[in-house]
Amino acid sequence: MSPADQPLRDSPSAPTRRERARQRREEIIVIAAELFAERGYRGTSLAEVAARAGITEPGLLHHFGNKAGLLLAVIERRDLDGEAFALELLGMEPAARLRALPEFARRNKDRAGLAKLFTVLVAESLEPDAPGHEHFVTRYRAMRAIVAGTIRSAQEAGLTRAGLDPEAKAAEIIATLDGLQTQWLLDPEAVDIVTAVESYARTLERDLTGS
Amino acid sequence: MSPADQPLRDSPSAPTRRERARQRREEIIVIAAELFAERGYRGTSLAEVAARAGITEPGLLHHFGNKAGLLLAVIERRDLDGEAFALELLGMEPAARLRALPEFARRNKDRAGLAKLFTVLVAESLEPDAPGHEHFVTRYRAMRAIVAGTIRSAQEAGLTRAGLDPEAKAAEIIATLDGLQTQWLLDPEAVDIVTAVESYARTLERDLTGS
DNA sequence: TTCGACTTACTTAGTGCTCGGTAAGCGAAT
DNA sequence: ATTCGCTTACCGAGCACTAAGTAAGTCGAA
Repeated sequence: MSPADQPLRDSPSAPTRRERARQRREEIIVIAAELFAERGYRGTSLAEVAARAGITEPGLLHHFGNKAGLLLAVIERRDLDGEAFALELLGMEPAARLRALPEFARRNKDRAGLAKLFTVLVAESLEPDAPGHEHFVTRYRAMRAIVAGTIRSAQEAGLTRAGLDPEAKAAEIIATLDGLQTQWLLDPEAVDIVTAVESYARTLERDLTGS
Repeated sequence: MSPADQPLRDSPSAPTRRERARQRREEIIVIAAELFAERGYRGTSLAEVAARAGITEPGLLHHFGNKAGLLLAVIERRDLDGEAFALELLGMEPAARLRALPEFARRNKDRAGLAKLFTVLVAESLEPDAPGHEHFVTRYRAMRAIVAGTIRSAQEAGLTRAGLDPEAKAAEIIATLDGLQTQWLLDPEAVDIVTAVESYARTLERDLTGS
């Protein structure tokens, strides 16, 4: 209605149609992620996503092709976050990475939805023919490789005892963090994720350095 | 057709109608558990369960009331298995319990379906109003209490270092075992659950005794 | 011991609703 | 003139669940 709403090319206040559509897509992904976290992929209908996003169902499908396409878009976006964190970690010295764990937990706590999304989607992707299966397999392998690499370099630097298998320990570390997160999501009153991860970080430090 | 098919009261070869129905119910629960493990609770339809069980959909509902009732029956039955294991563990001396972990993993490996069922259902029960939520909250609290109790008694017996918090360590142990199981279910080729749990049992022993 | 009332374990048929997805078209932007 | 970002209208299939009935089994009273 106001003049500012009129399209003015090359002005930051008047984004192109493409740009507006991209933003819309982004909004839809955020909304879908919330719903997938709450009710799972299978438990969420396109109609629900469409209603919350203020769009029609076919409007949704215009952007994502089909329901699995929407899931993959959600996963991809969540991955960007994860990647940013991984890069941040890799930018630190190996010794500092351990100390960053509780900070990671603290950050995750503020975004419980994202954590829940991850937990729910992994469980729904256990079967080999599930839409996200391959993605999560790849992702976990990459995570283990990164953590194992960190351990290996810490061993070479003499910061970590030589007697442990980096791959096995990597799986164990990721398992513990995932498992604590699940217990916290299920019963936040009984399990405080930050305290639990802090406690585990101490366990881990003793373990890695050999008491 | 044969005389043995005729109802003969008080004969083992001719179970009462009640008994036959109970067996039928049991069969249905096993079938439903398989499907829930593969496709999740939400991803499984009553029609699928009914078809595999060779019964009609309303026939199913006659036994379980509604879909959530079927889920609860499945969970309850799975619990009986878990309880048997817990009792077995509690029958051992605290020091022996640690050594039993890999055996537990080995046994679980043969029953991957049961493990998958558990992982999938927990994820689907994270939301407070999910049909199985309360059950799993209670169950995890009980598990933590049992493990914490074991640690505490081991501390009192001088087998375990005094400096650790039994509740926190219990959550951590359960988290690690759960997390390893999830990684194995997702990618059995990359993660061997038995080796991983054996390795963790050694980690844990060092941790508990204080190296 | 037999008979009739009741219960149990289902079935057939069908409910209203929701599901993911498609076809066709429209108006505005490019 | 064409493409883009949508909408309206619609589809068949599948969903959990219900109503009503049936045949067989169970059981108490005559």
